[in-house]
Amino acid sequence: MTTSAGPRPDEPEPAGVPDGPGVPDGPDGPDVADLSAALERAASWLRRALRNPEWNAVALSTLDELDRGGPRRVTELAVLERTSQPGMTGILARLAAAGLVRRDPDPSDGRATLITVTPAGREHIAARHAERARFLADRIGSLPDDDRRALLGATRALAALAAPEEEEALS
Amino acid sequence: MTTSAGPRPDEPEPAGVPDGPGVPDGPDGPDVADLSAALERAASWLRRALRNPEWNAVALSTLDELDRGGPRRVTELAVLERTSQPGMTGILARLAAAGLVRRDPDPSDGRATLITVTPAGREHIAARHAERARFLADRIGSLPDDDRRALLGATRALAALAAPEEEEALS
DNA sequence: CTCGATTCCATCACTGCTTTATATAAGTTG
DNA sequence: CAACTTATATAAAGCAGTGATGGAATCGAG
Repeated sequence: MTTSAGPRPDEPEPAGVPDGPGVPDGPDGPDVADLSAALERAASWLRRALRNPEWNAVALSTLDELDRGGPRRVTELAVLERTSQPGMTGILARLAAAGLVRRDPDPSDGRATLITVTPAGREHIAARHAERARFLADRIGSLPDDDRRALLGATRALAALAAPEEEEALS
Repeated sequence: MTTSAGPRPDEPEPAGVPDGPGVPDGPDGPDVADLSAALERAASWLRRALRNPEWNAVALSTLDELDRGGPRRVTELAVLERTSQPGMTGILARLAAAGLVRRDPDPSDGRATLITVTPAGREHIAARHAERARFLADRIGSLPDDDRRALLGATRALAALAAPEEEEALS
């Protein structure tokens, strides 16, 4: 697909935006608002770059969560993923139909269902992570060394953003 | 909302995962695979924590792009957001109906429509960014100083992930 | 200048997913 | 034991995305 980008009306350069990725440095370096915008852009980039026609973000995140946290109930997963219970029921039905998760009765509560990731599910996750890592490695390869180092240095902190909130959602 | 988390079957602790956010350090610190996983989790967290019932991710990202890059055509935006043209037509119709964007004929091509963000759209964006920044500030406030510093230090690099790819999508 | 090819995007038909509402079974509590 | 709560499947409705299609505008070769 080619697109003919027509001439656009002149837009004045937004004040205070230097050349570069568009993150202005405040008096003491980037502040939280800058970080927030940057995270948002990075997340948006991830969403676009690695769109998966088969499984949407919630399904994949659910699979990841099961892989990481072990078997969970339908309602737990709905809470974790901030989606409705019937919606989660649907997602899990699809994942189960694809052989990526297993549905077992919960031995401690006759009403409940335990969802467990299958070996095929684990393989799917691993393959996806590997693909993503390759893609990111390639992308990072074209960044300056400083940026690469800063990203790698923030790895733990990025993961930490999500960690306690995942616990809160269960209480 | 309370959820009764039933007892789960014992899951063996995955080998090599220390206490903490779950990011193992390799021989030379986190590698790209770790970073990839951490980015994925952070993005997933952002999606869940700040879900917006009114505007989905593509709509908001489109609005941001218009704010940042100036007026664009429907097809350009569809390419940028990796979505179909009729889908983007729908998104823009909704955004226009809400007064957040304006649709004008492109003076240089009678077939084309130029989409411009409105003042109300800019306000909406600003409010959303402010909310996100507040939320992130609160979240970061409970992280160790090291993590906070690492995140702020990676601000520029996070934004840089998205930057050239946005340019490529237009060629 | 003409006309075929291409571009731009609205519209349509269809599909799939999410939500709220509801029903049924299992579990809890006084 | 009855009333209430919990767990989740199911149904109905709504919404948004996709591929296909078609009309209008533009481009470029002859």
